[in-house]
Amino acid sequence: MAVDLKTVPKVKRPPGDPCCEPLVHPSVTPGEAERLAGIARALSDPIRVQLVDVLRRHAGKVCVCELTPLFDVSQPTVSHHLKVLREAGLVDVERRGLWAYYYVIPDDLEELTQWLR
Amino acid sequence: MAVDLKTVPKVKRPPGDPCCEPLVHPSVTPGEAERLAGIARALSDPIRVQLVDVLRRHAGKVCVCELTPLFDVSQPTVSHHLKVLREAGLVDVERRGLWAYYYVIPDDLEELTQWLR
DNA sequence: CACATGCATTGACGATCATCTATCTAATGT
DNA sequence: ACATTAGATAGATGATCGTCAATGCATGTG
Repeated sequence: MAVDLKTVPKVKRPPGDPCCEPLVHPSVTPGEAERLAGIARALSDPIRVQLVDVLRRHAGKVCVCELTPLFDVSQPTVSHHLKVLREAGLVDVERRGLWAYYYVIPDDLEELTQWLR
Repeated sequence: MAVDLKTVPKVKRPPGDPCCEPLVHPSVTPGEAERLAGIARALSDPIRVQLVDVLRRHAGKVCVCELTPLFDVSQPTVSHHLKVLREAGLVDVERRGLWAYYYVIPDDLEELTQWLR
């Protein structure tokens, strides 16, 4: 990828002066960046990506007992990843007797998508 | 968010049998999940989110000397975050004399967006 | 040449993370 | 009542992460 750089001439300045004034600023606030980073962090593990993938495809209604055997990790580890997703607000759970059914809350994923555009 | 669960009846089975067969499978391969998780991990820090935000808004051409003063962390820390983004393939750098100009490589962000849709 | 500058690298530190085994809780079946 | 089950929790361990001060490395300037 070639990038045109010739529009940014640099000149020597007196020693001690900063190299240049920041001409650019983030358009996301620090708070928004924190939120987006939090959503991304929840998706920063391949197991969690696949969990969200499965849950999204099925619009909820997925029992944990169907999720656990999909991965080569122990049941507590899957439970841990589901907890991370839950605490990030990406999924929620509805319990029915012995079983727990997880489903995606699309809002946060939407927020990340909007920023990525 | 209410989720309709009554379409998933569960019945008692003989002890020793697994609770249920997995009816659902990820549509992303483990390899794809690893890639997506890697992209998300690169975005899992608010400073990196803001760095990408600035670089994207300016379609490249941003000198490190303009990026460093935007954040309340040291210059080596900003350099570290830029390296993380570089190693994840989200940005690249072009050096001009003493200065380094960073720009976004949109492909990976696009890949994440496509999965999120 | 000697010196200053922009940026990267190193090494250290504490914090967080992913994973496991073991255990716990609540619900169900016999 | 007792055993069985689904799932969550606790605690431990090793790996990774974010940050900084110190240093290194090119590339400029006088």
